[in-house]
Amino acid sequence: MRKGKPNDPERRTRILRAALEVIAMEGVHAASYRRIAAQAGVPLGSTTYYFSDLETLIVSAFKTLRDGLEPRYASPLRDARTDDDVVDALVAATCGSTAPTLDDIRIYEEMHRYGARSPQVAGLLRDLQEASLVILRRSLSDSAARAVDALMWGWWSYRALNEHDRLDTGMVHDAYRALVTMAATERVPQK
Amino acid sequence: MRKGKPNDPERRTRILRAALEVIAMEGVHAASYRRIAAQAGVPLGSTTYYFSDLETLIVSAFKTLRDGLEPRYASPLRDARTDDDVVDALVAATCGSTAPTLDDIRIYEEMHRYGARSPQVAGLLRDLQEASLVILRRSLSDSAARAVDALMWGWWSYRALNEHDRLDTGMVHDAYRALVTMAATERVPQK
DNA sequence: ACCAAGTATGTACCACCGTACGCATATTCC
DNA sequence: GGAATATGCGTACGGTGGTACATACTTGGT
Repeated sequence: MRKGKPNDPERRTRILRAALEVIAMEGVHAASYRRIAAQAGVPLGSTTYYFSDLETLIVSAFKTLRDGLEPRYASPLRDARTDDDVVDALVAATCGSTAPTLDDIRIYEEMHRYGARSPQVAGLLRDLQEASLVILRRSLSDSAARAVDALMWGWWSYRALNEHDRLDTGMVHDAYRALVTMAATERVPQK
Repeated sequence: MRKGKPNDPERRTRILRAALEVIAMEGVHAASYRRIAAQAGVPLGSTTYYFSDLETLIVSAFKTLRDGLEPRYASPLRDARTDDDVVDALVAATCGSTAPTLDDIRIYEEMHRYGARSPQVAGLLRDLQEASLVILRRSLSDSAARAVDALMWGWWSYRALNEHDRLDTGMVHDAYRALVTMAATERVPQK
């Protein structure tokens, strides 16, 4: 009873990618079946076929974002060995080479906002945050990890608001350094 | 030529308040003329009369939020005399007595998102941020002020995502303390 | 060749949206 | 009391939204 293979196996993922593009460019409020279909270059019926309602489409799109985003800025942090490494990795993740693009930040913000009304997306966000905290706690106390996480998000938000201003690297560095040092002093001195 | 006094002088502000309520509860995407009118208990025509298009209604609503929000958490900071006072005021503004409600944070987040596509609202947000920085710079270096601002926003955002978890006051205190201390050490020692 | 079932699409609802506009009402000036 | 003007309201129009669904197409088994 194996009948009917997909004619276009890529279609589903293409639709999801298109959804993220629309969300990044015009926000979730613009992410309609029709708009996404146009973006993906597929007919309307195709989107409703793969995703029976719009909520599941959008949630699925956010999931793919999470899966793609996580490893990118996680691994430099995982590899950090000294406090200096940690600070450098954090700076890079905030405004350096491993930092998210403005588009990514925008999608992330839309996700936050959507999460305020969608328990599913709220769960996704908490997963993402928890994953980040797990990594940070390898090098920092729980308190410091939480503070660092909040600060990074604050700066990403700043970048989204002031598109053209580049964050001053020294400033970012000093702030993370202060939080990491705090974590070090409250840390039980190892033998 | 002063003819026709408003029959209901409160109406305009009532509509603005209703708009903020809708935005807080259901998001800007739900803030339609009709929905706002229903919330305010006035007919549709009444909203279109006072605000010729929806954009100006929403921007006006955000403006009233700004005007109401600013003094609340600004004055404790202005009165802070020592670094300890500053830290205490920041903690209070983050999760204490002067902190915004969850509804306020939600509206603020919606504002951020809306600002991504509305230059007017983006301007409002920058004003708000600049006002905050001006106050913070009375006690802190520019770098520290920016870091503190970002961190506070990060924690507000955290509160919005994890509604029931209360932020640990000690943790928040320590983080601000670390940033303020950093500012103190980089500060030119006064005679 | 034929059938069954999964895949893919076009069309058609119905609800809601912003906005336009004509009409009713209240207020002030003369 | 009227005229003028600001206030307040209801309806209607064009457009777009999610979703339902009947229809076609493609494929694999027989």
